Amino acid sequence: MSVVQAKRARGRPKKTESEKDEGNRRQALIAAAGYLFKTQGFDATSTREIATRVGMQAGSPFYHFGNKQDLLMAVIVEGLQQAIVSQHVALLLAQEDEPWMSERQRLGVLIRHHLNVLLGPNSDFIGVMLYEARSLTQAHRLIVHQLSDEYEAAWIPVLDKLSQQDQLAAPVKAARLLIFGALNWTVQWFAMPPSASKSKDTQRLGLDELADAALQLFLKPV
Amino acid sequence: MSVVQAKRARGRPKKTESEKDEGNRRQALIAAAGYLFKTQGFDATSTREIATRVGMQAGSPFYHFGNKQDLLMAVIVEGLQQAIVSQHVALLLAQEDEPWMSERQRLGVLIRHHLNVLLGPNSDFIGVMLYEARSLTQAHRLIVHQLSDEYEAAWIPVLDKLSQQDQLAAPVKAARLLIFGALNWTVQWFAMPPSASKSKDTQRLGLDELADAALQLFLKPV
DNA sequence: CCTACCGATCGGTAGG
DNA sequence: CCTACCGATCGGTAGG
Repeated sequence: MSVVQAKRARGRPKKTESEKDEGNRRQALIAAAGYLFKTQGFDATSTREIATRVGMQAGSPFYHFGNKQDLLMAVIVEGLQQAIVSQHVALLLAQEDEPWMSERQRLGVLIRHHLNVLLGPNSDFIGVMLYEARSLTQAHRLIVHQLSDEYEAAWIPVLDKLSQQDQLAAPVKAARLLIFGALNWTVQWFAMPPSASKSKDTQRLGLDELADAALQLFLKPV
Repeated sequence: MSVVQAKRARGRPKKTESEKDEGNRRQALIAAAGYLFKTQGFDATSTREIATRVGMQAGSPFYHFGNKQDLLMAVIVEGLQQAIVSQHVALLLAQEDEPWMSERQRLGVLIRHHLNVLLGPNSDFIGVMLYEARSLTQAHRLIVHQLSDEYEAAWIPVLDKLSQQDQLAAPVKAARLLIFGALNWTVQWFAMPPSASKSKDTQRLGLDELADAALQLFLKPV
């Protein structure tokens, strides 16, 4: 068995195979599933299609995942964990540049980062979580909910302080839900530039402008 | 055949049957499909389930609709047409109460009405259009897009004037998309009260408050 | 609109 | 991870 694997993985540095490889294949399945679930939806994507996309046979994904829903869960958890980590990093980096940040600036960072999570590279996983979480079992949905809360936790104190400073023109909770909605919905209309040639520039610009517009729209003028 | 139908439809006033009945059955299918597509998604709902819900046999929906996607299309078009009409009515009624409305008030009416379309009674159809339009053919999607434009058309002049009056703190186009997003996303979190007993009051209140919060959040303070 | 039916596809499994 | 396979379900149709 391990001979067969070594044959296929030509030229790869020989490590303690069975482990590293399994991780790679698993990750490949998650990536392929993420892309297909995002583009076609969970129900409209067959496990065969996912398998083909990573060069496997029809039944092989079930060696890595118990069933199709576990694969969906893996995609969503992967996306949420990435988002939580990168959100922390974004806040820390901004803090370095601007040691005494205003709450307004902090919200700006959160919004800009969130748009990147939703629309930037590697945004398939979160897209799946936003629009396909319905297909999860209730137990899985609960876990997803907890991770989402963890992500949103960074926003609460910022919005609370902005509200205390009278920069928010609506009740905090409603404001938070409406703001998240406005941002999450961008997935529906903010088309990414099709090719990857000069896309890096136009993309960045678009996201920056959009983040500014959102910040200005939601907060009272300074 | 018509004897059998007359048997089932006990007590219905005898009209030129075949026509009125066909319309009824067709509408029943659209209503059932709307509910199931909204609750379970398009792909997760079988035509058999829809048929059972209106007391038909497995193959019978295809007497009224060529295929499953045509049924989806009918649901969405139904929802959009209702929304367009009721939006006109809402604006006219508000105009009667308040002959010289401000643009701010007009936006308030649009927001309040839109929330009712999204969350009020009979909101299944629009929910389906918001989250299942992806499953349409491209030709159908084009028509849906035109109808959506027709619905949004009422918003454009209002937002334009608010922008001219400097009541909007962001570029008009971005503002419009963000506002629609914030409202459309409410479908994801605004849970309707479960029972229908005293729900009418709490529901109205909730929607009114939410509409106010949205209006205040998006516009500069007066 | 029902009866009876079909081909295709799908998630998942046994056994290596 | 492949081969070979299965039961179930599904959209859709013919024929009345």
